Amino acid sequence: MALWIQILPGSSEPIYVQVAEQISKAIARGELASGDKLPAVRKLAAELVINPNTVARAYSRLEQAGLVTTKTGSGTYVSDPKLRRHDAADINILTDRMDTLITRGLNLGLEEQDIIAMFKGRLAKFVNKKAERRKND
Amino acid sequence: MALWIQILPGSSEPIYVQVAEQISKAIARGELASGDKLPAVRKLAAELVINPNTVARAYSRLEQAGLVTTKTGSGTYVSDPKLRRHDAADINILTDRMDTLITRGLNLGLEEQDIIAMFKGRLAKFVNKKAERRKND
DNA sequence: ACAATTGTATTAAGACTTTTAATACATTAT
DNA sequence: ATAATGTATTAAAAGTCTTAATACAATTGT
Repeated sequence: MALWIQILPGSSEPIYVQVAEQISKAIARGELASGDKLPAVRKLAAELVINPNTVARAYSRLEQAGLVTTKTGSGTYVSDPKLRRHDAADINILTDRMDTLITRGLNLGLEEQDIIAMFKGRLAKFVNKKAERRKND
Repeated sequence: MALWIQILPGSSEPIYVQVAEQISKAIARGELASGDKLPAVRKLAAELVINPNTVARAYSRLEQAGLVTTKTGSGTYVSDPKLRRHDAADINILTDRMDTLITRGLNLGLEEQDIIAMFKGRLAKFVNKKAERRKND
């Protein structure tokens, strides 16, 4: 299992956000499962040729989101999905982001059905990857 | 028709993004239709108690997205939806954002059906508002 | 016990972005 | 003409992002 994380130099997204986001996606796709260990802060920093502080910030962000738990001296591990909680605030943020996304789609001239079809298509890829992974375990 | 735009002081989003985003949503919902005139740069700046440059930057962003056209000396107007084009790059950005959104939802512990239902619900509100507006015209 | 590895914290500096401010200019409307 | 429009420029203040160089605390492996 090599390293999938790739930082885009031209992106307006801060590096620590890019790293956290890509790890989040790996978790959502099931490529990283509960208990899996993330690369050590210094090791990942060396591979990506960025500062260890930047990786630490990404990990801190993941921990705040409840996706990983860290044990100083041991490492950073993907947390148990069953323990992940969401409250009303989380849902509000999610629906706000949905509205932003829908705004973009409609203003690009896309039709309601097209947008839904696209969304379902993307979502299916996540779930399929998870199913494949369960099969191979 | 008073002013709907509200800037959140605590937000990490730049003010010019907040302004552009809210106008985009108004257009997507049909609250602003083709030909409608946006508030003058200086006027909106005065109402929001921000710098005119910041509003100008928001308008510039909307023009770059093809949502408005500006005529110096006259004003800024919502452009014709039929003229709005999208290319492959636009779709790529949209699907990337969808993936980010889906990642959030799944990692909050939401089920596939819940996420789709939420998304459809939000989208329906946009389309319904447009339908209502057509009725009242 | 010891050494290596882990995450964390601090301080500093440079680069970049955001916002305000103060003008000035060009075009359009009245 | 006069007023109102969008645009452009220059400057400064405040904040964010990233790197750098350390140092500390806790765990792991021997």
